[in-house]
Amino acid sequence: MGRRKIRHQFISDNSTRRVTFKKRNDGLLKKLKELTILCGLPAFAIIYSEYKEGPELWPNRNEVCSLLNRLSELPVEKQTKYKMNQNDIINRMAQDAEKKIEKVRFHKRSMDLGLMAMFKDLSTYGDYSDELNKAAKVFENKFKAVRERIKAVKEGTPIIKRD
Amino acid sequence: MGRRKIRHQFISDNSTRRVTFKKRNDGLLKKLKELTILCGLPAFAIIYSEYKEGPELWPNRNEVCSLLNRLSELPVEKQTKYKMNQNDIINRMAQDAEKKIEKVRFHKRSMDLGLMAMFKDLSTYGDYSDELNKAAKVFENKFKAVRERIKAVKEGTPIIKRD
DNA sequence: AGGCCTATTCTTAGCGT
DNA sequence: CACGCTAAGAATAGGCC
Repeated sequence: MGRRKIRHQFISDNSTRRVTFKKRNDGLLKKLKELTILCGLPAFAIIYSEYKEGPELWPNRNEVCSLLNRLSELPVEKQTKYKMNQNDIINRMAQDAEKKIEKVRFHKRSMDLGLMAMFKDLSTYGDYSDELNKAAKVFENKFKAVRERIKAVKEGTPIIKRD
Repeated sequence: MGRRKIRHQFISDNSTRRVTFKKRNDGLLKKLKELTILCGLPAFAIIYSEYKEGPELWPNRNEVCSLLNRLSELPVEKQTKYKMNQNDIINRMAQDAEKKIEKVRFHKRSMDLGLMAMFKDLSTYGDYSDELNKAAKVFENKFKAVRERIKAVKEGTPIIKRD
Protein backbone atom coordinates (compact mmCIF):
# COMPACT_ATOMS: atom_id res chain seq x y z
CA MET A 1 0.00 0.00 0.00
CA GLY A 2 2.09 2.80 -1.30
CA ARG A 3 2.97 4.55 -4.48
CA ARG A 4 4.10 1.21 -5.81
CA LYS A 5 3.83 -2.43 -5.04
CA ILE A 6 7.00 -3.82 -3.52
CA ARG A 7 8.57 -7.22 -3.74
CA HIS A 8 8.19 -9.44 -0.72
CA GLN A 9 11.87 -9.88 0.00
CA PHE A 10 14.75 -8.38 1.94
CA ILE A 11 15.22 -4.68 1.17
CA SER A 12 18.87 -4.32 0.27
CA ASP A 13 19.03 -0.54 0.36
CA ASN A 14 19.92 0.43 3.91
CA SER A 15 18.15 3.76 3.82
CA THR A 16 14.94 2.38 2.39
CA ARG A 17 15.00 -0.55 4.76
CA ARG A 18 15.35 1.73 7.75
CA VAL A 19 12.39 3.85 6.72
CA THR A 20 10.28 0.82 5.94
CA PHE A 21 11.14 -0.71 9.27
CA LYS A 22 10.07 2.36 11.15
CA LYS A 23 6.76 2.63 9.35
CA ARG A 24 5.85 -1.02 9.44
CA ASN A 25 7.02 -1.52 12.99
CA ASP A 26 4.76 1.25 14.15
CA GLY A 27 1.92 -0.04 12.04
CA LEU A 28 2.31 -3.55 13.36
CA LEU A 29 2.31 -2.57 17.03
CA LYS A 30 -0.71 -0.39 16.42
CA LYS A 31 -2.57 -3.35 14.96
CA LEU A 32 -1.49 -5.62 17.77
CA LYS A 33 -2.79 -3.11 20.26
CA GLU A 34 -6.07 -2.86 18.38
CA LEU A 35 -6.46 -6.63 18.36
CA THR A 36 -5.95 -6.91 22.12
CA ILE A 37 -8.48 -4.17 22.74
CA LEU A 38 -11.12 -5.18 20.21
CA CYS A 39 -11.04 -8.82 21.25
CA GLY A 40 -10.01 -8.38 24.88
CA LEU A 41 -7.09 -10.76 24.94
CA PRO A 42 -3.41 -10.83 25.96
CA ALA A 43 -0.85 -10.67 23.19
CA PHE A 44 2.87 -10.08 22.87
CA ALA A 45 5.46 -9.24 20.30
CA ILE A 46 9.22 -9.02 20.23
CA ILE A 47 11.03 -7.40 17.37
CA TYR A 48 14.80 -7.13 17.18
CA SER A 49 16.22 -4.57 14.83
CA GLU A 50 19.61 -3.21 14.03
CA TYR A 51 18.34 0.30 14.64
CA LYS A 52 17.87 0.11 18.35
CA GLU A 53 19.89 -0.96 21.35
CA GLY A 54 16.99 -2.66 22.97
CA PRO A 55 14.48 -4.80 21.07
CA GLU A 56 10.95 -3.72 20.43
CA LEU A 57 9.26 -5.60 23.23
CA TRP A 58 5.50 -5.37 23.44
CA PRO A 59 4.10 -5.23 26.00
CA ASN A 60 6.78 -6.46 28.42
CA ARG A 61 9.00 -9.37 29.31
CA ASN A 62 7.26 -10.56 32.43
CA GLU A 63 4.00 -11.18 30.69
CA VAL A 64 5.68 -12.97 27.86
CA CYS A 65 7.48 -15.26 30.30
CA SER A 66 4.27 -15.97 32.16
CA LEU A 67 2.46 -16.96 29.01
CA LEU A 68 5.36 -19.04 27.84
CA ASN A 69 5.19 -20.98 31.06
CA ARG A 70 1.50 -21.56 30.48
CA LEU A 71 2.27 -22.84 27.03
CA SER A 72 4.80 -25.34 28.30
CA GLU A 73 2.13 -26.75 30.57
CA LEU A 74 -0.23 -27.49 27.70
CA PRO A 75 -0.56 -31.11 26.58
CA VAL A 76 1.54 -31.77 23.52
CA GLU A 77 -1.56 -32.80 21.56
CA LYS A 78 -2.94 -29.31 21.98
CA GLN A 79 0.12 -27.56 20.67
CA THR A 80 -0.65 -28.27 17.05
CA LYS A 81 -0.83 -24.65 16.11
CA TYR A 82 2.48 -24.12 17.79
CA LYS A 83 4.09 -26.91 15.84
CA MET A 84 2.83 -25.57 12.58
CA ASN A 85 4.12 -22.14 13.38
CA GLN A 86 7.47 -23.57 14.28
CA ASN A 87 7.56 -25.42 11.01
CA ASP A 88 6.68 -22.23 9.24
CA ILE A 89 9.31 -20.09 10.85
CA ILE A 90 12.05 -22.67 10.47
CA ASN A 91 11.27 -22.77 6.80
CA ARG A 92 11.34 -19.03 6.52
CA MET A 93 14.46 -18.48 8.55
CA ALA A 94 16.22 -21.20 6.67
CA GLN A 95 15.45 -19.44 3.43
CA ASP A 96 16.47 -16.08 4.81
CA ALA A 97 19.69 -17.55 6.13
CA GLU A 98 20.38 -19.20 2.82
CA LYS A 99 20.19 -15.89 1.04
CA LYS A 100 22.39 -14.26 3.61
CA ILE A 101 25.03 -16.92 3.25
CA GLU A 102 24.99 -16.61 -0.49
CA LYS A 103 25.29 -12.88 -0.33
CA VAL A 104 27.77 -12.92 2.54
CA ARG A 105 25.34 -10.65 4.33
CA PHE A 106 25.67 -12.39 7.65
CA HIS A 107 25.41 -9.50 9.99
CA LYS A 108 26.60 -10.34 13.44
CA ARG A 109 23.41 -9.20 15.01
CA SER A 110 21.01 -11.30 13.05
CA MET A 111 23.28 -14.30 13.39
CA ASP A 112 23.76 -13.82 17.07
CA LEU A 113 20.14 -13.15 17.91
CA GLY A 114 18.12 -14.93 15.31
CA LEU A 115 19.80 -17.91 13.80
CA MET A 116 21.62 -19.07 16.88
CA ALA A 117 18.27 -19.57 18.51
CA MET A 118 17.34 -21.97 15.78
CA PHE A 119 20.52 -23.92 16.30
CA LYS A 120 19.76 -24.31 19.94
CA ASP A 121 16.46 -25.80 18.98
CA LEU A 122 18.16 -28.40 16.86
CA SER A 123 21.16 -29.36 18.91
CA THR A 124 23.82 -28.02 21.20
CA TYR A 125 27.06 -26.85 19.75
CA GLY A 126 28.54 -24.93 22.61
CA ASP A 127 29.12 -21.21 22.64
CA TYR A 128 29.45 -19.27 19.41
CA SER A 129 28.69 -15.92 20.94
CA ASP A 130 31.72 -14.16 19.55
CA GLU A 131 32.72 -16.39 16.72
CA LEU A 132 30.62 -15.36 13.81
CA ASN A 133 32.65 -17.01 11.12
CA LYS A 134 32.69 -20.31 12.88
CA ALA A 135 28.98 -20.12 13.46
CA ALA A 136 28.32 -19.35 9.84
CA LYS A 137 30.32 -22.39 8.83
CA VAL A 138 28.47 -24.61 11.23
CA PHE A 139 25.23 -23.31 9.84
CA GLU A 140 26.12 -24.39 6.35
CA ASN A 141 26.81 -27.87 7.64
CA LYS A 142 23.58 -27.96 9.55
CA PHE A 143 21.47 -26.67 6.75
CA LYS A 144 20.51 -30.05 5.42
CA ALA A 145 19.66 -31.23 8.90
CA VAL A 146 17.35 -28.28 9.19
CA ARG A 147 15.61 -29.22 5.99
CA GLU A 148 15.23 -32.76 7.22
CA ARG A 149 13.66 -31.62 10.42
CA ILE A 150 11.28 -29.39 8.58
CA LYS A 151 9.89 -32.36 6.73
CA ALA A 152 9.67 -34.34 9.94
CA VAL A 153 7.73 -31.65 11.73
CA LYS A 154 5.46 -30.91 8.83
CA GLU A 155 1.80 -31.71 9.28
CA GLY A 156 -1.50 -29.93 8.80
CA THR A 157 -1.90 -26.54 7.17
CA PRO A 158 -0.02 -23.53 8.53
CA ILE A 159 -2.10 -20.74 10.00
CA ILE A 160 0.25 -18.25 8.52
CA LYS A 161 -0.83 -17.87 4.97
CA ARG A 162 1.93 -17.73 2.45
CA ASP A 163 1.94 -15.08 -0.23
CA MET B 1 -11.05 -0.50 6.99
CA GLY B 2 -14.36 -2.01 6.18
CA ARG B 3 -17.85 -1.02 5.22
CA ARG B 4 -17.87 1.14 8.30
CA LYS B 5 -15.48 2.63 10.78
CA ILE B 6 -15.52 0.81 14.11
CA ARG B 7 -14.94 2.06 17.61
CA HIS B 8 -11.64 1.21 19.19
CA GLN B 9 -13.01 -0.78 22.11
CA PHE B 10 -13.93 -4.27 23.17
CA ILE B 11 -16.43 -5.90 20.82
CA SER B 12 -19.23 -7.12 23.04
CA ASP B 13 -21.01 -9.24 20.45
CA ASN B 14 -19.47 -12.70 20.64
CA SER B 15 -20.10 -13.58 17.04
CA THR B 16 -18.70 -10.35 15.67
CA ARG B 17 -15.72 -10.53 17.99
CA ARG B 18 -14.90 -14.02 16.84
CA VAL B 19 -14.97 -13.02 13.19
CA THR B 20 -12.93 -9.91 13.83
CA PHE B 21 -10.37 -11.90 15.76
CA LYS B 22 -9.93 -14.36 12.95
CA LYS B 23 -9.47 -11.69 10.33
CA ARG B 24 -7.23 -9.39 12.31
CA ASN B 25 -5.16 -12.20 13.75
CA ASP B 26 -4.38 -13.45 10.29
CA GLY B 27 -3.69 -9.93 9.07
CA LEU B 28 -1.36 -9.24 11.96
CA LEU B 29 0.73 -12.36 11.52
CA LYS B 30 0.95 -11.67 7.84
CA LYS B 31 2.32 -8.22 8.54
CA LEU B 32 4.74 -9.54 11.12
CA LYS B 33 6.04 -12.03 8.62
CA GLU B 34 6.42 -9.30 6.02
CA LEU B 35 8.35 -7.15 8.45
CA THR B 36 10.82 -9.90 9.26
CA ILE B 37 11.37 -10.63 5.61
CA LEU B 38 11.52 -7.08 4.29
CA CYS B 39 13.89 -5.95 7.03
CA GLY B 40 15.65 -9.25 7.70
CA LEU B 41 15.20 -9.40 11.42
CA PRO B 42 13.93 -11.81 14.08
CA ALA B 43 10.52 -11.07 15.56
CA PHE B 44 8.00 -12.86 17.71
CA ALA B 45 4.38 -12.63 18.71
CA ILE B 46 2.16 -14.48 21.14
CA ILE B 47 -1.59 -14.10 21.04
CA TYR B 48 -3.90 -15.88 23.44
CA SER B 49 -7.53 -16.18 22.44
CA GLU B 50 -10.57 -17.91 23.78
CA TYR B 51 -11.09 -19.60 20.45
CA LYS B 52 -8.13 -21.93 20.47
CA GLU B 53 -6.64 -24.44 22.85
CA GLY B 54 -3.13 -23.33 22.17
CA PRO B 55 -2.11 -19.70 21.83
CA GLU B 56 -1.11 -18.18 18.55
CA LEU B 57 2.65 -18.43 18.93
CA TRP B 58 4.77 -16.95 16.19
CA PRO B 59 7.29 -18.19 15.31
CA ASN B 60 8.07 -20.53 18.22
CA ARG B 61 8.83 -20.71 21.90
CA ASN B 62 12.49 -21.54 21.79
CA GLU B 63 13.37 -18.45 19.83
CA VAL B 64 11.31 -16.26 22.07
CA CYS B 65 13.07 -17.65 25.15
CA SER B 66 16.47 -17.16 23.60
CA LEU B 67 15.77 -13.56 22.77
CA LEU B 68 14.31 -12.94 26.18
CA ASN B 69 17.52 -14.17 27.71
CA ARG B 70 19.45 -11.79 25.51
CA LEU B 71 17.25 -8.99 26.67
CA SER B 72 17.89 -9.74 30.31
CA GLU B 73 21.58 -9.41 29.61
CA LEU B 74 21.22 -5.88 28.28
CA PRO B 75 22.37 -3.06 30.54
CA VAL B 76 19.41 -1.47 32.27
CA GLU B 77 20.26 1.88 30.70
CA LYS B 78 19.64 0.39 27.29
CA GLN B 79 16.22 -0.97 28.11
CA THR B 80 14.48 2.36 27.81
CA LYS B 81 12.22 1.24 25.03
CA TYR B 82 11.32 -1.78 27.07
CA LYS B 83 10.43 0.33 30.03
CA MET B 84 8.25 2.59 27.96
CA ASN B 85 6.48 -0.37 26.47
CA GLN B 86 5.91 -1.78 29.88
CA ASN B 87 4.49 1.51 31.00
CA ASP B 88 2.28 1.53 27.98
CA ILE B 89 0.90 -1.94 28.44
CA ILE B 90 0.35 -1.53 32.13
CA ASN B 91 -1.68 1.53 31.38
CA ARG B 92 -3.68 -0.23 28.72
CA MET B 93 -4.29 -3.40 30.68
CA ALA B 94 -5.24 -1.40 33.71
CA GLN B 95 -7.89 0.39 31.72
CA ASP B 96 -9.14 -2.82 30.16
CA ALA B 97 -9.29 -4.44 33.56
CA GLU B 98 -11.17 -1.51 34.98
CA LYS B 99 -13.87 -1.84 32.38
CA LYS B 100 -14.14 -5.54 32.94
CA ILE B 101 -14.57 -5.11 36.65
CA GLU B 102 -17.23 -2.51 36.14
CA LYS B 103 -19.11 -4.68 33.72
CA VAL B 104 -18.49 -7.88 35.62
CA ARG B 105 -16.92 -9.21 32.46
CA PHE B 106 -13.96 -10.84 34.14
CA HIS B 107 -13.55 -13.94 32.04
CA LYS B 108 -11.47 -16.54 33.74
CA ARG B 109 -9.14 -16.91 30.82
CA SER B 110 -8.12 -13.31 30.43
CA MET B 111 -7.74 -12.98 34.15
CA ASP B 112 -5.71 -16.11 34.45
CA LEU B 113 -3.46 -15.45 31.52
CA GLY B 114 -3.27 -11.71 31.23
CA LEU B 115 -3.82 -9.81 34.42
CA MET B 116 -2.22 -12.26 36.77
CA ALA B 117 1.02 -11.71 34.93
CA MET B 118 0.81 -8.06 35.76
CA PHE B 119 0.26 -8.86 39.41
CA LYS B 120 3.33 -10.99 39.48
CA ASP B 121 5.28 -8.07 38.15
CA LEU B 122 4.13 -5.86 40.99
CA SER B 123 4.31 -8.16 43.96
CA THR B 124 3.70 -11.68 45.08
CA TYR B 125 0.35 -12.59 46.47
CA GLY B 126 0.48 -16.33 46.44
CA ASP B 127 -1.55 -18.59 44.21
CA TYR B 128 -4.85 -17.41 42.78
CA SER B 129 -4.88 -19.92 39.97
CA ASP B 130 -8.40 -21.16 40.61
CA GLU B 131 -9.88 -18.40 42.63
CA LEU B 132 -11.14 -15.87 40.17
CA ASN B 133 -13.40 -13.97 42.49
CA LYS B 134 -10.68 -13.53 45.04
CA ALA B 135 -8.24 -12.38 42.37
CA ALA B 136 -10.72 -9.85 41.05
CA LYS B 137 -11.08 -8.43 44.52
CA VAL B 138 -7.35 -8.19 45.01
CA PHE B 139 -7.07 -6.41 41.73
CA GLU B 140 -9.42 -3.70 42.82
CA ASN B 141 -7.28 -3.14 45.88
CA LYS B 142 -4.11 -3.06 43.85
CA PHE B 143 -5.44 -0.75 41.20
CA LYS B 144 -4.18 2.39 42.84
CA ALA B 145 -0.79 0.83 43.37
CA VAL B 146 -0.68 0.10 39.66
CA ARG B 147 -1.41 3.69 38.82
CA GLU B 148 1.31 4.80 41.18
CA ARG B 149 3.80 2.55 39.54
CA ILE B 150 2.82 3.78 36.13
CA LYS B 151 3.77 7.28 37.12
CA ALA B 152 7.02 6.07 38.63
CA VAL B 153 8.01 4.21 35.51
CA LYS B 154 6.94 6.96 33.16
CA GLU B 155 9.68 8.66 31.16
CA GLY B 156 10.28 9.54 27.54
CA THR B 157 7.71 9.13 24.77
CA PRO B 158 6.17 5.73 24.12
CA ILE B 159 6.92 4.13 20.79
CA ILE B 160 3.42 2.84 20.62
CA LYS B 161 1.37 5.71 19.38
CA ARG B 162 -1.95 6.15 21.04
CA ASP B 163 -5.07 6.68 19.01
C1' DA C 1 17.97 11.45 9.44
C1' DG C 2 13.21 12.73 10.31
C1' DG C 3 8.52 14.65 9.06
C1' DC C 4 4.83 15.43 6.10
C1' DC C 5 2.02 14.33 1.94
C1' DT C 6 -0.81 11.50 -1.01
C1' DA C 7 -1.35 8.19 -4.79
C1' DT C 8 -1.83 3.37 -4.44
C1' DT C 9 -2.20 -0.87 -2.61
C1' DC C 10 -3.88 -3.53 1.23
C1' DT C 11 -7.07 -4.65 5.08
C1' DT C 12 -11.36 -5.75 6.70
C1' DA C 13 -16.67 -4.63 8.40
C1' DG C 14 -20.92 -5.85 7.04
C1' DC C 15 -23.54 -8.95 4.26
C1' DG C 16 -25.15 -12.67 1.55
C1' DT C 17 -25.09 -17.77 1.04
C1' DC D 1 -20.72 -21.12 11.89
C1' DA D 2 -17.55 -20.72 7.95
C1' DC D 3 -16.72 -18.50 3.45
C1' DG D 4 -16.75 -15.32 -0.40
C1' DC D 5 -17.41 -10.68 -1.85
C1' DT D 6 -16.67 -5.80 -2.07
C1' DA D 7 -16.69 -1.12 -0.95
C1' DA D 8 -15.19 1.99 2.98
C1' DG D 9 -11.16 2.80 5.56
C1' DA D 10 -6.24 2.20 6.64
C1' DA D 11 -1.46 1.57 5.94
C1' DT D 12 2.40 2.90 3.47
C1' DA D 13 6.18 3.54 -0.83
C1' DG D 14 8.11 7.11 -2.88
C1' DG D 15 8.72 12.11 -2.98
C1' DC D 16 9.76 16.47 -1.19
C1' DC D 17 11.57 19.31 2.28
